[in-house]
Amino acid sequence: MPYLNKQTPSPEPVDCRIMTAALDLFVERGFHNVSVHDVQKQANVSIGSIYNHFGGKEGVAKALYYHLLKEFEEMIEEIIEEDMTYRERCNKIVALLFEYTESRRNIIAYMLHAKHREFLPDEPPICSSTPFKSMRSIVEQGIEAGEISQGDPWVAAATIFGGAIRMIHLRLDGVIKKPLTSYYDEVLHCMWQGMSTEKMVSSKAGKVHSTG
Amino acid sequence: MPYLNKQTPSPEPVDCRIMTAALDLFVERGFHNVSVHDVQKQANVSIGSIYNHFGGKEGVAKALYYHLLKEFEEMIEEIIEEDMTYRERCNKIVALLFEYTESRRNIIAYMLHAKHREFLPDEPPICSSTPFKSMRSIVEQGIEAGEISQGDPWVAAATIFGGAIRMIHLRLDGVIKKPLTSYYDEVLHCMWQGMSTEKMVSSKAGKVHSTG
DNA sequence: GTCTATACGCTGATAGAC
DNA sequence: GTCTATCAGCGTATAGAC
Repeated sequence: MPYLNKQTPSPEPVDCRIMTAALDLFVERGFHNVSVHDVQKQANVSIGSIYNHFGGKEGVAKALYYHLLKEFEEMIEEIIEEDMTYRERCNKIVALLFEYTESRRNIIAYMLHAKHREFLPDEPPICSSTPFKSMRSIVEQGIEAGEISQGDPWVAAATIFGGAIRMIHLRLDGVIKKPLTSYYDEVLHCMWQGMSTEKMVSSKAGKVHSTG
Repeated sequence: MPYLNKQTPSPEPVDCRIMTAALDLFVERGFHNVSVHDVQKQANVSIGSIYNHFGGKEGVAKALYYHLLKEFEEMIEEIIEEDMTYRERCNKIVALLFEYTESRRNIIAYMLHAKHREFLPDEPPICSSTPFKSMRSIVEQGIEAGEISQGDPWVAAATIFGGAIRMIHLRLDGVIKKPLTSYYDEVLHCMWQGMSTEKMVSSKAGKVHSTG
């Protein structure tokens, strides 16, 4: 009997199994609706192991958070090191986020969607984490290089990535039914070109439409 | 002694006191980090009252959620009934959101920032609620009327409001230090004009290209 | 309707064998 | 390092007096 139990466990290391299980459960039910016992069961380990490796549920969440952030940051770094315009780098980041949202949904959901302040009170908010700083940095350099129109960096970054991030939220919430990748080209077009028709733009911020 | 206790309570009705207290606590600490006792204490009522009026903590959260959504929807309706272009309606909504973020922060934080699925599992996500549907509807009508450039309505709505919503999140997280209202004009400019410079694209701010 | 006191279940965490 | 058994505390919910 014990043999069966010894042989069924997956070959992955224990830490990895715990974090994978925790990721899935946290995303599906939310951190506070998951107990240590749930993680233990799903990961096929004992409670003791979880406390040994991570010191508790919060420790798992923390380790998982930083692990994913680091992976994300490394991918951003790769993009930065490539020989591209700043604008192309922004596009590449959006592509990356869209692809991950489809293929590894829970990773994106945990990083972007979760309210970490609720269970990791001491951690800075996700928007001030390294990868997001890097994204804003790309935008700032793009402005300096004249590739991106002049203006406040916060507004610029929010405008450029805001639409894409909004699409991701809608997709994660199940409101958008089609894969994000099918929207990629149009999202890029909109974020650089804006939403104005010639009709509206040519008459600027004044009263328009009255003449019809 | 009991007289002092009977006289200190505020003149507001009990339901209102409970919801106000709950709103502040939920936003500050997160739903799961607030107990019924916390709400009871802050609202100066007894636990019994909370269960009598709302049936429990989740009931308070639910009532509060729908109350705020309804208020928000009513303001959107007002904007819709005014005589404006669809584009101006979008601008007005952004102005409304920015002002509320500054003057009544917790309301916006609870509506936009909270993960309702975690504590209201049966409710549809915020993005599919009536006010958000109304916002998308305005965008769709703007496209039909030729005020907003042709394209997928989801992408259009995400592009138009995504930047503003992103700014709100950054502000709520304390990353942006200045009041959002000071960014209003620039955000509007960006969301309609896009972020491209002449260098990168053939179109230009203020005067549009004619290359088809 | 409002309140207090109490009961019960769950969850996080530990101790100690292997 | 891994596991099981167990504890202590908290938080929800109820019962019953006023």
